[in-house]
Amino acid sequence: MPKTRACEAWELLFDLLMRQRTRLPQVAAEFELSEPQCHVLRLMEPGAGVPMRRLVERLGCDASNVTGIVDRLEARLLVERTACAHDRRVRMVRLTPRGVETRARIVARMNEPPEPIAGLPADDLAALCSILRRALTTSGR
Amino acid sequence: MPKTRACEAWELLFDLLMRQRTRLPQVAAEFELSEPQCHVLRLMEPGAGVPMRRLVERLGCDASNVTGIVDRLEARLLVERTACAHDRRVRMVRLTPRGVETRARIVARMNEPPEPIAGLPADDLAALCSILRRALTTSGR
DNA sequence: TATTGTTATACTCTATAACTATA
DNA sequence: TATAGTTATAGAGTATAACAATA
Repeated sequence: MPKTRACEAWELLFDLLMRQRTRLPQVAAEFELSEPQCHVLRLMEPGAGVPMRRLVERLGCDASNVTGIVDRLEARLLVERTACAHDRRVRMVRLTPRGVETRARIVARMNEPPEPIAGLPADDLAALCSILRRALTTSGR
Repeated sequence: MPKTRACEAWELLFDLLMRQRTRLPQVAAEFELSEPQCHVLRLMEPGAGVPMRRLVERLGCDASNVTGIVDRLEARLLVERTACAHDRRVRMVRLTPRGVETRARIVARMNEPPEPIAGLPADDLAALCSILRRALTTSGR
């Protein structure tokens, strides 16, 4: 029965997920940022500004929240709002030099594999990668 | 290099994790509960009461928060506070009949494997289970 | 003295609704 | 009229600090 096996796999993954669920807030705290603030920084590419609207979509929350989150990032001099040439309604958000540097450190910190993964033997890691790649590509979302 | 492989695996897992990160709040919302409220219900075994202190440890947040979370669950008649026979300082939290029923529905809902996992072939699932089991047992936490 | 749990306070995230300014 | 973003408001989570009751 593939159903049972899938449940079992999901249970294990869920366990792993729950053990790592404190990781994001933890990393954010190291930089004295909230989780959403951290997330916004990660979503922004250095150099290119993005309209508020895009951040709203990526964060999946109401637009009014993003105003506040960006306000606080701006107060910390990590991002700045600029005008958009084509449409005067939209405001572009861009990383400051300081924001670029902070973002790089955050991304590096997040990319460190946690202990349960780092401790696996090489052949397990190879198999895990190929399975996960299949899982992520074969499904619609 | 096992380091590189581990990073790659973590990157894929992180991707899967981020795609599922809306799942918990979503399920919670179906029951008109917040995420921590949902989490508390899942942590409680039907029948046996647990001291507030244990919930604090499991949630990993400050004790003062748990007071509020349990307050709101109690207002919804999902849990109730009772006295502890041995130590009059501690308050036990116990699921009400209604809480037991709600918790069962939440757990069932959470256990449904998400699409990327459900869609994997049987041999991938078997391999995934054994690798994850190794990952979760060999590491300290 | 130490521990359990609560209250008070302050900050952030969250959605809803009403608003401004553009298009 | 519709869209981008803001403000106002209210509810929930978070930590810190101070406190009562009990051990």
